[in-house]
Amino acid sequence: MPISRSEEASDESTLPENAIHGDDIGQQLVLEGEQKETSHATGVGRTSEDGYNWRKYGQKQVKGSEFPRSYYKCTQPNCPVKKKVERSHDGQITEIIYKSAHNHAKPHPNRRAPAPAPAPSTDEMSEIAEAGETYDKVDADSVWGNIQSAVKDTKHSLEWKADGQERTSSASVVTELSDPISMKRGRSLCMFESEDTPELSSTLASHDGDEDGATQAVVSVEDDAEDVESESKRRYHYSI
DNA sequence: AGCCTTTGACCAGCG
DNA sequence: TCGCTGGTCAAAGGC
Repeated sequence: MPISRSEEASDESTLPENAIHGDDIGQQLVLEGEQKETSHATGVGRTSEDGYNWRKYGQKQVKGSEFPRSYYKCTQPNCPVKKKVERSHDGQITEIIYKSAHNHAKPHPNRRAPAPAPAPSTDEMSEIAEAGETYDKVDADSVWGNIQSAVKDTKHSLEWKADGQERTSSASVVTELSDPISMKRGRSLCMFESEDTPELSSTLASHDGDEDGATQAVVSVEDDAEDVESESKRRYHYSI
C-alpha cells in the first residue's frame, strides 16, 4: 500500500541535489524515501526520491530477500545510471543500490526534462562542469548538496530471513556524502549526521573496473522500527 | 500521444 | 556440462 507520504513533493523540493557531477567517478548514494515513484504518466512527478527520473525496467524476486527487487534506469538519454531497489511489503525501501553516476544535472522538480531549448543550457552544463562554483547558484534553489532524504514510515520491522543474514528493516536514513563538494556544503550547512541517526549502515563500494567509472553505492536501510517517531527529527535538520 | 509499469522470457556468469 | 541466480529485454496494457 502506498503510503501516501506526504510528499514526494517535499522530498523533491527539499531534496536537492545529490547530484554528482558528471564525470566524477562518482559515488553517490542516495536513499530515498519510499514514495511510490511515479505518479505516472507523462508529466511531472516522476522524479522520485532522489530527484532524478527513473524508469523501471524489471523486477525480480531474488534469493536472499523475501521481497522483490526492482530495477530502474535513469531516463536521461545518455545517463548510464541504474539502481536496484528492494522494498518490503509495505513499500518501504530496504535497500538501494546505485550503479554508475549521473552525467547530467538533476532535473528540476517540477519539470520533466531540462528543457531542451533555448534557455540556458548552461545551467546544467555548468553544474556538471564546474560543480563547485556553480553549486552556489544552484544552491539557491536547492541548497544542499546531497543528502538523502530519508525513509520514513516504519511500521514494523520485518525480518529478513535471508540465508543467514538477518536484517531488520524498515527504513532509516542514510546520509552519505561522497562528493567533496557536497561534503563541503553539507558541512557548512551542518545538516547531516544528525545525532540521532540511528543505525544506518551504508556501504559504498566503488568498483572501477566494471564499467568505466562505474560505481556502485549500496545503501542499506536498516533501522529500528521503533524510531518511527524520530522520523521527523530524522528529517535532518535541514535548514538552510 | 507519450511514457511508464508489469511480467514472462531470455541471456550471461558462476559453482 | 548442468543448474541456479541475477540482470535485462520486450510486448502488452494503463494512465
